[in-house]
Amino acid sequence: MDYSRDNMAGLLRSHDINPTHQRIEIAHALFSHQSHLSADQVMALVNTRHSETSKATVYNTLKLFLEKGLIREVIVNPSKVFYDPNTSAHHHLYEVDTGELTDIDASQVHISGLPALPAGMVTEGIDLIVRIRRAD
Amino acid sequence: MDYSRDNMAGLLRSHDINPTHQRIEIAHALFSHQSHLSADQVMALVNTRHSETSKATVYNTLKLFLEKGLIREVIVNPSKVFYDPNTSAHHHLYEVDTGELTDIDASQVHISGLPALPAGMVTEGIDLIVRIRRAD
DNA sequence: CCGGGAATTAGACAAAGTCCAGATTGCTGA
DNA sequence: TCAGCAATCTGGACTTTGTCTAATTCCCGG
Repeated sequence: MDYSRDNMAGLLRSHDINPTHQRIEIAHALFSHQSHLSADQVMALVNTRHSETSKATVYNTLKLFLEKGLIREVIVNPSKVFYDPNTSAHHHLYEVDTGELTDIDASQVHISGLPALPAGMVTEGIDLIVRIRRAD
Repeated sequence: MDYSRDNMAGLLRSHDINPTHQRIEIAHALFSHQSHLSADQVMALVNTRHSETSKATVYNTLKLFLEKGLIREVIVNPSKVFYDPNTSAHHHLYEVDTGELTDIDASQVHISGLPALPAGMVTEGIDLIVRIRRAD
């Protein structure tokens, strides 16, 4: 995959997002890294050379990407949300001690026996998190 | 089940927790309610009559209960942790719009095909969260 | 070049949770 | 009963993540 800044513009447009300079930088940080980043990590990456993007813009942009389905949110740790550029169906392995988060491909995993949803409700997503730690 | 304050003392002792007045009140709030409460909801319940228990104690006690396996933590919303007095295997249904959290009995649900854990790691728990919302 | 809507910004603010040093509690042994 | 002592509790300052707002800047069509 090519996650160059040039290609980010097209990716943003294809998700109905106006590609501005800051948005391209943020998308580039997320996609070229291909890992789970928190808002402050994104901010640090985007502002490594010189301060270019404000905190408000980082938060606004992540929220926008989320709404437009460009990225996913992973909630495993109450104190920090992670953003995941991988939007294909997958689950997560969470190392409790280190905070490390790894993807689990969903194609191998089967979940059966879930009860029917209450009337008028639709599923927005199923999050499966396997919490692991080093054996004592 | 009897979740009277008198019985809470025994429950605490059986989990190796010194039953103090504040701890009994907090346990009573959680267990008699039998629902998913956040720290500030617990604090409000415990201090309805008159202010009896400080914020620090509520947080310390919830953390203690968690370590001792008396309650579980449910992380669905980045801004607030819920505490669950039901520690038997079960999953959660989360209504995104209202924040309502419902239990799913785990005995009906089967999860298969999870990959082997990295060497030297053990599973601490598996959290399955089904996020739902009202159909548009 | 100009007007205007979209985007960005700094910084004040809010809320959840942590931390600490001092006060209280409630045993224990004499 | 009481002093001593460890465990517990407390208020309040503090930290961190994230939100809000009002003012500015950017960019595009005309």
